[in-house]
Amino acid sequence: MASNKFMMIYNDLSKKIQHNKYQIGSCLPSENDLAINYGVSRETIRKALNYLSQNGYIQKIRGKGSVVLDAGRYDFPVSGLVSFKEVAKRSGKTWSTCVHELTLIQPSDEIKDKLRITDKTYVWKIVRSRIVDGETIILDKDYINQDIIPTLTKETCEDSLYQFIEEDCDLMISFARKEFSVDPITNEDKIYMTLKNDQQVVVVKSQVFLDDARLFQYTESRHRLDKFRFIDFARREHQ
Amino acid sequence: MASNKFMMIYNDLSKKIQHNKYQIGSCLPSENDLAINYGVSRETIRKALNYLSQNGYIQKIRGKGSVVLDAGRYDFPVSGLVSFKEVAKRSGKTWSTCVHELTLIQPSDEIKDKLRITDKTYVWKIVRSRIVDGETIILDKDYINQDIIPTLTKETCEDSLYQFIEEDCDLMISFARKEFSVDPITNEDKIYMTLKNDQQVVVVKSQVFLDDARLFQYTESRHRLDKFRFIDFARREHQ
DNA sequence: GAGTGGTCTAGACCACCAT
DNA sequence: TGGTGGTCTAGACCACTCG
Repeated sequence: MASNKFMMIYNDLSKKIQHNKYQIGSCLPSENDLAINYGVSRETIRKALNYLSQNGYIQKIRGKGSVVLDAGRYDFPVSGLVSFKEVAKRSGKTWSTCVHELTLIQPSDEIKDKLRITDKTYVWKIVRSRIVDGETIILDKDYINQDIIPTLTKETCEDSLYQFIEEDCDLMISFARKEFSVDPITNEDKIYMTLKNDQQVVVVKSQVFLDDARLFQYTESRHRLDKFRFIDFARREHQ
Repeated sequence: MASNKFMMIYNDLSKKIQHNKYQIGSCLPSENDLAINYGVSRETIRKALNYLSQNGYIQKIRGKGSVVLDAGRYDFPVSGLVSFKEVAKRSGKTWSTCVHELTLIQPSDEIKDKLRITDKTYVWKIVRSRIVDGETIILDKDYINQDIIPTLTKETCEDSLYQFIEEDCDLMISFARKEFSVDPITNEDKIYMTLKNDQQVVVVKSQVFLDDARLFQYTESRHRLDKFRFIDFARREHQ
């Protein structure tokens, strides 16, 4: 799959950690040993280990070694940049997507601002609800730059937009800026979501970028309060 | 401050990006040019650039260059691992902390589990509310392993716990596992927080670790819905 | 074809931890 | 004192973009 040495080593070590081949709290073999075992230079091992460290698999301690953590196994990883389909498939629950709207619009000033377009670019507007175990707990409103994604179908929106973009359009989704807040419910929420007596929803606003730093998508993802969960691994910055 | 070359270069470049010395959307000088300008090897430049990339300052594009993003300037960075005092000082608002409880307890089974202690270790319990612009919008409940932090005073808890731990105890806070959810309010919330008609609060549960991978703190941070905000920069994992 | 970033190497020196 | 991770180097080759 991965053609890089350090990525293959990362994948190998992360799997071994997940499968408890290395005990939690114990140390990995030293960098020099790993370099010999994998037949690569120490710097290549270090790249793999740094990646493990960033993703919460290990903690490197100078003079001692790389301690295995148990933080690498998030059962519901909303952290990162993952499509609903990818999350849903892993969750083991029954889920589906209902497309309420798929139109090509002239965007409002707010959407223009969020998508950073000034001229007369058209924008795909998609409204979808996500049904998990019989309840509609998420309402997604997507706005997508039509210059970048020229065509879209209802079937694509029902399946996986990200899969379509990456596999069929041959584009690479790369990074996002996300903002979480809790906002009052709207009429749209009442219509499309299975709300209880809630007066608020968790709103995640994302600007999503491609490989080449082009902004192609702005999304408002509205989650029912009791179904929202987000797990994060954070490292402290010491300046 | 930083003694590493790559960290000094990272700090220099990030400041220049924040001060618009490099235009958003334009490219940084090439890695070879930067290596010559800073008088270091290219690999050292690449370490600094990778750090910039991780923190959302730039996007590297093969064959073209490193494009400057405008995602690096979060006005309210709850993302990461930052103490309340550090966030509050940057926000420019008036704020204070009120310590309601500081006791040494024998922990419940739940707290033992969260702090991963099995024997008869004592635990500091701290209950603090955070007042911002006259309203109590956050309630923090901290549990701290007394084996690691032997002494604590009310004054320390009112000022900055993290500053005390890092500067006076000479320990290094390193990483955390955080879990966000929205939970129903408790009696404690009603007593200590300035709630409106809210029936829920945002709860952030954190396990915080030191440099040497020791878990020293478990925290439940309860935020009023309308005052909670979290900004994240996420990169997509491609396997 | 010239320039860019991506990967990898072999070797060096350092700071830290254990014993 | 020997082993660990942390930093840095000089050089090599590759894949990609652009004119």
